Amino acid sequence: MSEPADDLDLIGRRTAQRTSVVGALIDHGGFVGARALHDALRTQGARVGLNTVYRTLAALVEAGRADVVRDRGGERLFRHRAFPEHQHYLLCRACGLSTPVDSETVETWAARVADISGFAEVEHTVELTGLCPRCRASS
Amino acid sequence: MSEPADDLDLIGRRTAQRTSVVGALIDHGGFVGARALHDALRTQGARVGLNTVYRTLAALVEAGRADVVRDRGGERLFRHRAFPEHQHYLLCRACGLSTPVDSETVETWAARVADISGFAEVEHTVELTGLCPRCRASS
DNA sequence: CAAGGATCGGTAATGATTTTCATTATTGGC
DNA sequence: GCCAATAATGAAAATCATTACCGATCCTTG
Repeated sequence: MSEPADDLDLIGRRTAQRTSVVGALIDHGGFVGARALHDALRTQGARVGLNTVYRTLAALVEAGRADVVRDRGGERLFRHRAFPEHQHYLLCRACGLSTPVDSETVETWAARVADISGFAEVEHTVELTGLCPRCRASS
Repeated sequence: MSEPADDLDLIGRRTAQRTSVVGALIDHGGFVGARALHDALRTQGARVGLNTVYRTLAALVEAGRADVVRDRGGERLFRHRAFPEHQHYLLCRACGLSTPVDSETVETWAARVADISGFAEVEHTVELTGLCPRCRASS
């Protein structure tokens, strides 16, 4: 498991605000929106501006320490990435629960498509959403 | 090949505005944003409001006659879907050129992940982007 | 301790999308 | 063809997430 310190070293100066943002992201465990994370930080007493939350999350993504998805409303949701590998998730639309899924098949497929397409710098986004067992039961 | 008429019948009343929006989407051939489509319509003399463009595109997506992706800025891009099958595309980040790709592998993978996950109503989004041969050459 | 640069945060700006609501157009029944 | 019921339209205003500004603040290094 990685420590917040590892992430902080990657994104510039170590400040109280960034420390709490990274900590909150790790504590949350799953995908969260910037706004929600900011609310959580404020609730627990941290004095951090929304702007700083956005900047810190963007820096983490840039450094490869966080994954991003878009929810249906277009909002970006962030999740701390403990391991350096590119990873895909299955995300519950109701409660936000996320679980990593086996990604090898898609990775291979994407690489092959890139190869035969003639396109350069091919990137891919894969998002799986559904209703987790608990949410399915309670609906 | 499908006719605009087929699409119009799926989304409610047949109006001059919807006809021109669907026509413009088909003519465009690839992925377009609502704003760009609206501009194109205005340029060619059609009197259509921007929100009618949005509503028509949303209705097409709802009816399964259009695909949607998000570009890097979060804007939604729409493409007319001539055939009823779910389809994935490889999209050029520079010029917007889009080409359908073989999707069977991902479809199968997504179905299997859904099966073993315990999640219900699993949906997936797969987006491939890159630089097409022409744009790669001119950069 | 001072200077320089990174960082912060409140606020205003941006940009896409949606809502509101009064007006207009389409459709099914006569 | 005519008419009322109702869906559709559009201009402007409202949302919502995200970003840009910019003056104040905090580290860090010398």
